[in-house]
Amino acid sequence: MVAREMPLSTRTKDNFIVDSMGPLPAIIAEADTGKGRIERAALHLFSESTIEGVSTKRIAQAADVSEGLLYRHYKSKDDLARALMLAIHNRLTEMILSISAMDLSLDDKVRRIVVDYCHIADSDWDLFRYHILHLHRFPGLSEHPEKSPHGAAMALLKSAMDDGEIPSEDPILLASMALGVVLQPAQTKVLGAIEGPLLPHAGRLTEGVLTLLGLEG
Amino acid sequence: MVAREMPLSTRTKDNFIVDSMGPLPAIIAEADTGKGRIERAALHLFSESTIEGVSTKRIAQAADVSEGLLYRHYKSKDDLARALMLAIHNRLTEMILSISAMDLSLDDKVRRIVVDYCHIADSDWDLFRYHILHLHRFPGLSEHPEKSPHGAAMALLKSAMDDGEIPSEDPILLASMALGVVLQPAQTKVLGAIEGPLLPHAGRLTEGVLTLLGLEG
DNA sequence: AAATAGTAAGTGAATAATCACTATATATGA
DNA sequence: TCATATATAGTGATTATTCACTTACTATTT
Repeated sequence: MVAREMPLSTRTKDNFIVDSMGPLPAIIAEADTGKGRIERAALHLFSESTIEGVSTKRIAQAADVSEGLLYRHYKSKDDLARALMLAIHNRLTEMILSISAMDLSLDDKVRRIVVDYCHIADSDWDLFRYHILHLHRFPGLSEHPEKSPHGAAMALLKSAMDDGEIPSEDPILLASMALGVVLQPAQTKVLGAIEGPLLPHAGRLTEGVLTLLGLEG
Repeated sequence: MVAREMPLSTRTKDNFIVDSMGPLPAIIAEADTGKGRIERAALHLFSESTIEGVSTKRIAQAADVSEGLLYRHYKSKDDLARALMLAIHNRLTEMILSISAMDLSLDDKVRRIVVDYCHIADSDWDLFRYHILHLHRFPGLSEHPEKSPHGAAMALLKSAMDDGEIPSEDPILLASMALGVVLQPAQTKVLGAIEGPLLPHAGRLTEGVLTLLGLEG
């Protein structure tokens, strides 16, 4: 049940990944094409360093392809970095949006969102780490706040406030705090103080979020 | 009362900064020396981009000094980046440690720590943003976990568990969640979804942390 | 089936620009 | 006059990107 570094193989013939929220387009190409190898190598190197700190030469060497091939598939290094960020950014956003749309109580939605967050992180740690460490490099993605994990979480809490499920207050701040309960442990794992997958901690994290929202004793 | 971009002027003649936890060494030199201008410029550029993404030439131009001067005061660009990181890292750590050592109840300690966190962030946003965005670039700092904000927060909660003030559980995870309640709103401010200083939100953030710790409601 | 044409994937060398860093000179104040 | 602060003007190495070219597959036409 513990999902380790999973290849992008939970994948239908139409190149979709299946999560608990249903199939989502997988932007990252199949592992054994040149494109996929470049994306995997770039993701790994970017996530353990910096976009500017990784040269196209190193990416090509790690992917065992020529440097020029990168430019067959992407118009620039930054374009590659942006595509990778969009992949995980949209995936997390749509996960929250689709669970928000389900016919569930708020605390059941929170439970599923936290578990899926942990599951996505564990099943592709490089991709997830890349998101939490380098999202700020792409200010463009924050120009559409509704299409971000934070925006989706905020919308969920706002509608819960409108329905009287939780007290009304600043939904941006509340969503930030709630997300922080989950994301800071992920950060702590990045820094090495938490080891192993996040999923075993999903129960405690859920409890923390629910407590924060006033949905638990 | 709202502390905006404060110059490093809350400073004694011995180059100390005074916070609510007492004087702390200010690693950043006085603003109008070449060294101080370099540090300020580097901090600003690093915090809005990346260490590798900012050239020594740009730093020198922004600081309006020559490029070579950087190497009179620091042996490398990375050395400069590391010194800046150490400044804020140690400052936050010692803030938590010194409040932890006070003769206060746990919830009063939490209150002061949250307020000081916000105050430090507001009074030197570039420095604080640099810390939350780029700490992971310096894995060496996580090799002494006890001398980190996270380690200090963990120690505080652990001793509260030993004293029976809060229930016993994994202190690393609990400290991460509690820190997340404060740091994720700061991240949200980095991304532009929260505007203005953090201090006005300190009350709600404190409430969130206390709720999470089971000290309220 | 054979020939042709078109395209996508892939190479590795060349480019000009930029990089971090250094060697040396000049100025200034104690 | 000594030490410190600063500037000038470089160094070779590395950078992202482009280039002409090859290989391999896939249609289309004969």
